[in-house]
Amino acid sequence: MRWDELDKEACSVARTVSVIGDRWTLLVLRECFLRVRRFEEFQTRLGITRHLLADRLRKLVKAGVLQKVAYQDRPKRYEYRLTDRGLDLHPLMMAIVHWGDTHMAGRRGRPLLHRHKACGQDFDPVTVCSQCGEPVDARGVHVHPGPGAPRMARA
Amino acid sequence: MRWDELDKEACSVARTVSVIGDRWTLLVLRECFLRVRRFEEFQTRLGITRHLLADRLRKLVKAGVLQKVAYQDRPKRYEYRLTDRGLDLHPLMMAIVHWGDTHMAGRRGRPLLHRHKACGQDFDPVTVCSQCGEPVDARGVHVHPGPGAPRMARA
DNA sequence: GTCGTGGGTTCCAATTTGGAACTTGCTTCA
DNA sequence: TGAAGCAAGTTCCAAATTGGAACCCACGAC
Repeated sequence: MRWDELDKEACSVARTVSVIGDRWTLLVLRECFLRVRRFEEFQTRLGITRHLLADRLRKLVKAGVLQKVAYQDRPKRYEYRLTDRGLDLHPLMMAIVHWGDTHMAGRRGRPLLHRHKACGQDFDPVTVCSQCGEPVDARGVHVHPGPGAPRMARA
Repeated sequence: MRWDELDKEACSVARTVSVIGDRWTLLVLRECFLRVRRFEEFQTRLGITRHLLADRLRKLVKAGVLQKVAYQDRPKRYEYRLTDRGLDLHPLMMAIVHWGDTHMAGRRGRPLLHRHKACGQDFDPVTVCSQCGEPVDARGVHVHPGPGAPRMARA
């Protein structure tokens, strides 16, 4: 299986991974959520090679996660902003950060804190069930085939 | 920056990405959550080369996400199971699946459904604030440096 | 003793990365 | 008028990683 076949799999994990399943892409997205928008700034902050950065930004734009917005003419200059589709990756980012905070934090504690503007407090993300509102964990979930399952449903 | 420097960054995203920020690793984990445990079964289901599979499983074991458990002697055979640390990746997996379901589903709909055993209904994961219990989205969160921030706090 | 099975390892070619220099359009400063 | 700077890329090449396929080993079954 190659990158370009991945998004054709009948699996939402595979399809999401085809967009974000890459080290640099995830780090670029981290910066996007920290309000970084310009090529040079991504490059300096991440230490990624310009070549790869251009490639990853291009792919994210093609995937509809970022959009190029001109912020000046003569010479034309663009910046990259999260689209609504990109903003929807927020729970995924929070889940990544939270796992890192929980399992990989150094002895000095977590590098960043997240404050919920609505209640004013620093918080952790909690995943709950959309139906009953109770927290969900791995053992409390049963997976079964949906309408888009391949004929030989996996699992 | 190279793979082996990534886990030293003072950033929970970078540190998590150093463990799971790889296409095959995420697909291996998908299978783990679908109760796949054995080398051959991973290999057949994923179409990954045996070489890479061995490498990714080794790395996941080293990261404490999976553990090797002997399921027979003579000849010794092992299977790979999620540890508690691995099970904690469940919200992350759910977030990946949910984004794919929302933004990448084919016209036939989502491939898999998730049933919450506690309430018996198919559900979507919702990310809420651990303090007030209300849903959280990108625009409602303010990020600020925590105790583990580098001296020049990023953002 | 030959076949099958599970869990790997080895080898090599093809692809992807990393690093550094070069390009393009336009502005500013001397 | 010319030199220098800036943002956003692109080009080139060496080094690392992947994909594909074959090979290995311990055992058990036929």
